[in-house]
Amino acid sequence: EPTETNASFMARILGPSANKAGLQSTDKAMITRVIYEASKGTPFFENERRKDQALCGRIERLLEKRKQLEGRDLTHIRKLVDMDWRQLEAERDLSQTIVHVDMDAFYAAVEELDNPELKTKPMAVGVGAMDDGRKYGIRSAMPGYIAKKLCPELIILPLNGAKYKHGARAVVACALTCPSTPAYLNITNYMKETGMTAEQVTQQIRQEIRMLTNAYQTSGQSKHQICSDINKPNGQYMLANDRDTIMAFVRDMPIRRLNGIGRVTEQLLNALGVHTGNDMHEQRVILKLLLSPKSFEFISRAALGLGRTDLSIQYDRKSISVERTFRNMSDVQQQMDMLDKIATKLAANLERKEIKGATITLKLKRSDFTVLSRSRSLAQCIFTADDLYFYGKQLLVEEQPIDIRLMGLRLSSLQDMRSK
DNA sequence: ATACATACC
DNA sequence: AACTGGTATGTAT
Repeated sequence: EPTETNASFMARILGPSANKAGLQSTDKAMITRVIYEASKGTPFFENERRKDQALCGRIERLLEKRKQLEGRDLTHIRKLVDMDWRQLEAERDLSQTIVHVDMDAFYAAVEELDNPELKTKPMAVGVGAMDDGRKYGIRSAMPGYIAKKLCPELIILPLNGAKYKHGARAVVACALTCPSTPAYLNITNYMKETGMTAEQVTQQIRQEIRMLTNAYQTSGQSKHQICSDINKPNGQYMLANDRDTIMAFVRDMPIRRLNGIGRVTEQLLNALGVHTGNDMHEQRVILKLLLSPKSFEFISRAALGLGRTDLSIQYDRKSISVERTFRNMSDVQQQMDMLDKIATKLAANLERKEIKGATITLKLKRSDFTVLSRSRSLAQCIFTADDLYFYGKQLLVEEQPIDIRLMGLRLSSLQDMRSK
């Protein structure tokens, strides 16, 4: 039986399955036990415990800092924040209509196109799981061997990147360059040109996607990119371009739903009594004092329901990398061979993308799951497998002896292959 | 600027 | 017996 008393640690190990709505409590208990028994005592498990302890320490220090502020007059801070927020409010842009397209279990849907028989069977692709599997307690990113314990008849298919890329191209040439990432489409001009409503445009997108791939998909409309996950699956949700509607929407929104708030930040904010958008509002003064400027700006924008409305800004790639996980490896020669493989793969990717870079980073994960990285900035850009191997080797030699389960090579400070 | 770690999707 | 590849941010030097 699970004997852990630390709630945040259990949440970390179990994921959201344990609290999944629609599951019987006996099922939940069973799922909890299976996952716990399968994880207990593994190096991964112990590393998660370390990470959780670090988080608990951070939370303690945060609460201590808050205690120091008790009884202080913070009126001036409040005025500062309110001024700040009035400024943000003034920049609110309600003129754009944006559709958020998210294809749930996209890989699985593509596989079902190839093999319709799979539709009636529990099936997962790679280590991820599709919706149907979730009633067994299987969740995204759960390792296959645990998923199999929860559902022995589960069919796990290997990932086929090229296939999904092709599927995504077929879906919407307009925006889905990466099949696993949701797409944001600014349809403001399209609506003007066609005279269609946002609902009609979205309906059209959904129909085209269904025709081309039969993929399961979810779509919401939002100026503010926080409507996803509502009405899943096959749902469509319209958030009106109206301040009151948006503020009401944000008010009760659990912070974890915000793109950018993950497990750790959720725990940190929860410890400060912040669970919803409204809590952000109420705790704004203390958050201003406890969080970094960047974090507070993020919170501010979220609390006011402000999202990106200019989707035309395009980003340049900042880095490119290759990493591989393997069985624990301590032999130096074996490690050098692995480095060679990875350098060759990275060089091939660099050639394809026609880029080179001046900063090389070696990433290692020890057999106890702790991660380290070592980097070096060079006077000149490199791109050949030989050079990547040469500088990677220098970094790797420095760490000997070391027992590792993952190695990665990353190149940053990138430049176009043609330049200089 | 650079190095390293962490969080997130 | 717990992935990969990318971005952003915080902190120290």
